[in-house]
Amino acid sequence: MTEKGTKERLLDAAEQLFSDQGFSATSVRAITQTAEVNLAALNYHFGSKEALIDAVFARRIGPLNQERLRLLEELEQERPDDNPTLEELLEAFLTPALRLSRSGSGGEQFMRLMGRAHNESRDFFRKRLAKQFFPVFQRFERAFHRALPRVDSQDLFWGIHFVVGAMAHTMAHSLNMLEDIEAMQEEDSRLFKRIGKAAGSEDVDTVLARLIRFSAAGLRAEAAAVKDGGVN
Amino acid sequence: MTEKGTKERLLDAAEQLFSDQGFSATSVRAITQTAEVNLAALNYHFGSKEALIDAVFARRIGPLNQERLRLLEELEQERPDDNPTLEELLEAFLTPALRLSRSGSGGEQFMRLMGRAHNESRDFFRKRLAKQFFPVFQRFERAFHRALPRVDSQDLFWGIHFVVGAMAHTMAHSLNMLEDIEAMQEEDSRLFKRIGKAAGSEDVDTVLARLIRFSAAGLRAEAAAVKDGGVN
DNA sequence: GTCTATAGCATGATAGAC
DNA sequence: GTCTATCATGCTATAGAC
Repeated sequence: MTEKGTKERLLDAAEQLFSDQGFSATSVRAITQTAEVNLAALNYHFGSKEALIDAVFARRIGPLNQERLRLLEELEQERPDDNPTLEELLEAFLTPALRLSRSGSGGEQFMRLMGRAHNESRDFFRKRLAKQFFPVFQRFERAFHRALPRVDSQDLFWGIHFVVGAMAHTMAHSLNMLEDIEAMQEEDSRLFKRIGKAAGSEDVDTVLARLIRFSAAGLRAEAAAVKDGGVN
Repeated sequence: MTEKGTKERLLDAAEQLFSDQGFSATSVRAITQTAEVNLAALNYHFGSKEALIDAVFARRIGPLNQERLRLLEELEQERPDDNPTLEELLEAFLTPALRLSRSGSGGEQFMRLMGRAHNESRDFFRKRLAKQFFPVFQRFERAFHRALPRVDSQDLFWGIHFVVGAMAHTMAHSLNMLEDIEAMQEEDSRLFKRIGKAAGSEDVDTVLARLIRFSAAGLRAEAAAVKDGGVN
């Protein structure tokens, strides 16, 4: 591999700046300067800032979806006779997202960007992302249903919603958690800082194990509530 | 109550636009036009756009913190002899946030804004918000510790992290969930649309009950994992 | 306190030479 | 494909009349 091409340099720079500052706060000038390419190159290669935003997501979401589906299919083919466990399904769903931080250059940036994007309110982004994730989401939803056969569809819907929230929050913050804690200065929070520092230093797989355990218990509780007489 | 003053009109307009478009995408012109006040009024009353952003948060976060602490102290004073249950603590923590949607005009907007703010990556906002929430967070952390006496501090830290993520995601999306589902057009997702519609139509208290149940189970699972030999 | 007008600058996009 | 130069517009903030 020689040097990166202009297009890739632009995508990398945009990814980094978007995850630090957001989309509208990031100017095309800042992107081209960071990428060390000419201002006009952005419009030449992508047509517009908006199209560049799309390209930034497209580059990563495709592989993410594929990896999630690959892990799911692997589970289903390994033991065709019985269903994957809840924990196995959560692992297939959550691992590719949290491991984005390891997916080579810029992966960490994109993980943060992705975490924020999940909580994006603007119609424009929300609808675009929903469209990208929907098929995979639906596929997993059916698998979860088989792993929790007595769960009510509505309960499962909300349960997955909570899982995605916990995942997105973790993706958005797991990297800057440490620096935030370091920056604290309150006198009476030395214990808290010590705990937070230890928690923020855990590696991806440890946090992943925590998130899987937390989510599985939460989903089972939602599922169990039905049998006890429903949610109301 | 006669008509709202200029300052309040500006705060309301800013809250609405920020929650729809984000901070940098919202211009002071758009704010003053929506508020139907003069362009210069914003700088006269708040000094700058940035100071207005602070004011938007300050107006709501104070009461939110107070309400959380009030509910917590109520629990502790009602039965001074034994600790509140995990569910009671979660209720005290989560209710004021999710009920923002009912806190009069603009409350729904602010709830969305708040949900997004929790996942904000920009240093500027992240540090400001962390500072605002930290004392209350720490107070609840100690209370959770008493409700889960054998839990490891680090486990609890991550557990609360996941709870906050699920909460923020719910705050950011509970309002536009229905409209998103309506907008779907895939042919083969009629069942999904039906489920999503039913889930999205649930009222705040039903969702709150779900979130409390989910979170309590998740936290207990994190706590139990220690007794079984730790997380690694 | 409220308004108009505008300064001073950054923005996204493009035309046209090379 | 890459560059410079520039357009048209939008931005935050402020000066100064009322």
